[in-house]
Amino acid sequence: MGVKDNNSSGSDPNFFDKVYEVAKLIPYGRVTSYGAIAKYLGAARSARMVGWAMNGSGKQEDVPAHRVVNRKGILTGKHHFDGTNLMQQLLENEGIEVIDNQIQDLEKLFWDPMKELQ
DNA sequence: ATTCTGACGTGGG
DNA sequence: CCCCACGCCAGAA
Repeated sequence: MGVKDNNSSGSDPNFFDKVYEVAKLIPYGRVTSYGAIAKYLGAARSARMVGWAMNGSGKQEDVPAHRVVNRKGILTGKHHFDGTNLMQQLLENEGIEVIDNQIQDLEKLFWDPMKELQ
């Protein structure tokens, strides 16, 4: 439909927007993983794209990117924050214990959008 | 166009 | 748990 289908050239803005929405829904003191968000969006194979989307989260102050970690619970993206340990401090400020860039009791703090948002 | 890297995930050993 | 390899998509050189 339409004179020109603008579906080529991926980078669907909707995908980024969705990532931000889900991230905003992450409760206080809880964390989730990129893959969980990606799967919830139907792009389980593009877990990396979720991280790339968070790259623009700097524009969205309502997006707690510090609550998003990899499946191991490691703060892989801490280097992208302003400070070196800003991400860790933000998490600790929420009552999350972080040791050596890794979240403790991850299974207890993990927040799965698939299960919580259903 | 090709190559490499990256805020990932899964599987095998 | 760790290490290694592959798949995945997007962007930079």
